Amino acid sequence: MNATTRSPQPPLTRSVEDYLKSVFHLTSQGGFATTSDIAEMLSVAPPSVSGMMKRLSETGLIEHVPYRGVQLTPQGRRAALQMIRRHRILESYLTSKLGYDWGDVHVEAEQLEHAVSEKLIGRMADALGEPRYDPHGAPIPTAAGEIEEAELVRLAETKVGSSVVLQEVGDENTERLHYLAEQGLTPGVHLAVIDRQPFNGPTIVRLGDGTTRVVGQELALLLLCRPVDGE
Amino acid sequence: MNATTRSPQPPLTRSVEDYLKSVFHLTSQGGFATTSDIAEMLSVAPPSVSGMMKRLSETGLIEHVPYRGVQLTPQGRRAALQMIRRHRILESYLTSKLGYDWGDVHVEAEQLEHAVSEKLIGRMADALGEPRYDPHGAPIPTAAGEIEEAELVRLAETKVGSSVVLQEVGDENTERLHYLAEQGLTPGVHLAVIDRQPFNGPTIVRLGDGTTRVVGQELALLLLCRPVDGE
DNA sequence: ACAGGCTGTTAGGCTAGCCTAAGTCTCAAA
DNA sequence: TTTGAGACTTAGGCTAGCCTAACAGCCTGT
Ligand SMILES: [Mn+2]
Ligand SMILES: [Mn+2]
Ligand SMILES: [Mn+2]
Ligand SMILES: [Mn+2]
Repeated sequence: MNATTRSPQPPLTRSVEDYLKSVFHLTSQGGFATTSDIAEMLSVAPPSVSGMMKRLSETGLIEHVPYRGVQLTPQGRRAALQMIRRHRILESYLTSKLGYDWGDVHVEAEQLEHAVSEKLIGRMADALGEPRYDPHGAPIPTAAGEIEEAELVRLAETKVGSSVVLQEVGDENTERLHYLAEQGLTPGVHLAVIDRQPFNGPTIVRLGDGTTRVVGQELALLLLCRPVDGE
Repeated sequence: MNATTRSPQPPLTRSVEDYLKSVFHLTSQGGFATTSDIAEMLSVAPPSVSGMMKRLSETGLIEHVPYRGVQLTPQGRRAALQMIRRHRILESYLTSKLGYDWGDVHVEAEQLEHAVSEKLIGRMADALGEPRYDPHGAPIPTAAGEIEEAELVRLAETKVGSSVVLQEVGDENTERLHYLAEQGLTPGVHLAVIDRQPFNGPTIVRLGDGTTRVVGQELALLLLCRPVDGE
């Protein structure tokens, strides 16, 4: 019986929950999450992160290699995925059932995710028909803690001439989401990549209705797409 | 420009919000809320209350008369009513829209009330048609901070032979609420008070369907009724 | 009028989480 | 191989919110 298996864990605090989510997101492509990346993502000073990492590794939620970074333990990953499920179910529910704009749900969910019970998340998921994606196209982990891992490519890195489906967009920036919605660049839309300007220039795409959009590189890096076969 | 009008208040913490609600409930019949009553209601030690009362009176949310008790200032009352509105709208929403049992909503709302935005409460209230009472019959303050103050009488103190309508029941105890629901003792039900046993004995009532219920004094003190005219 | 019991407050201490300032480590460039 | 910039940690300090132990005020019964 060591520390990681010692019986009933006290409930995680709001802060701890947010740290775990950050580490999950920062390590989703593999590797370590660094102190400064976590600090920036959570808007805290780096020493605050060092301190929290120390505590979290003592409770067995992360693995900390000093001066290298951190990774989630299986236990930490479970907790992170539960939070992400909560967040995305909440976003979906607010959008579908309470008329929220997809640009506004993130901020609200960021608070609510720490206050809702598993039961409530279950009821919401049920009312929605167990959605698989949130309003921004991000996959929703199952109650069992499984999450779909798709191989997506940024629009900025697609081959000119190829066809893709816009799958997922970042949900943190309200104005960006409003702009994307205006442009018709929402998850599920079919895009033909017709050109890309050199020197980190914009990508030009054609939508299903024949209209085109000029998507700057900064934005095009944040639009995750699924390539369409046979093109 | 004094302390109470000094510009943008920092948002209230979870603890502060719960203390304000307690003071509101404990002073709803007038008078002061005492340190020990607050301590018991919030399950904290009396010195914790003393400390918090000091801080809250410094920020102008309560008036503290040492060794006497506390009362809400207008500002504290506004904040308390806002929390009570949130709590009761949440209870109503969970019950009406997500299939929650009326015995379970209180615990969930107690957490959520600190995490929901005014906007979300507004959407929920809207989806419900601006309800005036929560599932336990308690009046819901308006967004403007008005609350209905009805003159209710405990069932235990009604006149034998009189007729009443059950208006409101306490929402804190899950088992009690389950029992009341089983007995058909829910807000809105019409009761004829047909007898009361002496020595703090039970009250016997007849429901609309002709069946009778024997309600022990402890319970009968918690059932708030509105007398029906002309009886 | 006052003693004792109860209630309330003060004193002092703890943890979680944050901060800034001051080291320490790493790694790449010279 | 050395060295310095930048990243990271350690040291020390702060607030909120809780606790227990000790002290103070209040009031009721005598
Ligand atoms: Mn959050
Ligand atoms: Mn999202
Ligand atoms: Mn609460
Ligand atoms: Mn209620």
